[in-house]
Amino acid sequence: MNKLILLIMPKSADEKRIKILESAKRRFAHYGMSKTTMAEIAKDLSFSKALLYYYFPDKNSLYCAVLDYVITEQEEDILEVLKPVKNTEQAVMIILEKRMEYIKKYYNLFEYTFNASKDVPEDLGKVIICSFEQQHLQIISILKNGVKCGELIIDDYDETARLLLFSLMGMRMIVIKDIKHSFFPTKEEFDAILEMQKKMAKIFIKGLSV
Amino acid sequence: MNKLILLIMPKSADEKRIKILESAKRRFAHYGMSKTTMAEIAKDLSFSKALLYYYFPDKNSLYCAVLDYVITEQEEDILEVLKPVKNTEQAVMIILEKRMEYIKKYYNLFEYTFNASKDVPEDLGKVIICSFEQQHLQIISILKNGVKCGELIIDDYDETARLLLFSLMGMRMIVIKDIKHSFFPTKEEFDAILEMQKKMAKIFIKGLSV
DNA sequence: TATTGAATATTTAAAAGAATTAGTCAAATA
DNA sequence: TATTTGACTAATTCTTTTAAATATTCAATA
Repeated sequence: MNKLILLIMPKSADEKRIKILESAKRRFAHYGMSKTTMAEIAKDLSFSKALLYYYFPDKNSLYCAVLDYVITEQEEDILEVLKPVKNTEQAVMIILEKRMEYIKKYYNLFEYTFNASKDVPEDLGKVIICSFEQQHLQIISILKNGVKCGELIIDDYDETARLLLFSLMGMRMIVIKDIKHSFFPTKEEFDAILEMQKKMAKIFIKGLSV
Repeated sequence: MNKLILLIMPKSADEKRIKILESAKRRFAHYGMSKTTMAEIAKDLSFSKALLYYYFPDKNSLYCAVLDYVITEQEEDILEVLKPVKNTEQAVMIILEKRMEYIKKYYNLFEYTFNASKDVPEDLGKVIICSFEQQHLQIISILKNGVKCGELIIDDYDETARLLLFSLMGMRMIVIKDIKHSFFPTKEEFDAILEMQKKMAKIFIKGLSV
């Protein structure tokens, strides 16, 4: 009886919202924000365009929701894979690898955020800052653990974590810029960046060691 | 007698070339590459526009020459002020301060290079790479000195220096991007970047210490 | 060889129009 | 009432055109 009802019942609103997110994610990840139209997303699902606007106020909100969705996925993934790790260096290495993995996987999705230097919409800014804060807290937590284990010695967690984050993120940017010609590094370029990040992080961590 | 000859004699070709460089430098530093016209530079000197083309094949070459001119000035400045310093950390601090000083002073001049992500002309690329190489060698030399003094322990100078350079340059970029809205950080923003660079460099150097 | 005025070639800027796409809404459905 | 849609409007992007600004060339000259 329950089964029958389930089959007859229309999908719940939440379910549809997620369907839209997934569909948009696929498009954004494949073609990027600006090369994806609302009409296409709707067509993929055999929804009407207007329905998208019933669930999301505008395209930008949808993009932000997708971004948030993917970032959450990534953070959960990292949290999971980080569980058994206690060593500071190893933890940072794993984070670097995971983040690079996601950047590769969702490059066209991230690209829009990445290159939106001017006039970042209010809510996109929030997602970015929130994500940054999350990464920041993550590093802080790792550093604290390192201190607790007697591995590291740190006076200002907040600042130290930010320094490491900026160095690593900046390194990605400078190398991407250095490689120049389009902001689409190839797989090999990403790997080179990752290698540098790892080495740099190792030295940084050693610089914090007792 | 010599004096008289000097007064009567026309300025040497080289002298005029430098006059053009100086004049272009002033304009580029003040208004940037694209907001400076060849006509303006010529007018400043009461030269004809065509004469500029006698000394420089085109505007881009002139820009590159000016950039090279300023970078050389900066390198000599750094070399001079670095003479009495032996301590690794102090040396890096001084370099950071000097470089930031020049970036501030010639911001509009550098800005064009900075933002020329696509289609960097052949010769501009050469100047950039050359400057990077110089900075790289500079860091290597400092690191070598640190090892010689028994301060540091390093296995791959080339790579280690590059890591430090990328981290520092990247940090500048990421913070500039973070601050966002126009690529013209204010004086305070530059100072904040410099502070981060210094702290980051200190940790990095400690990470290389014996 | 060094220098110029005048002519030409390129690049940028602005305007106008067409085409695409974002976003709205009253009506329909369930 | 909560969803859903087709048809409509508004905003944005893309092209094309034209004009203006600017870079670049060159024959002539000192």
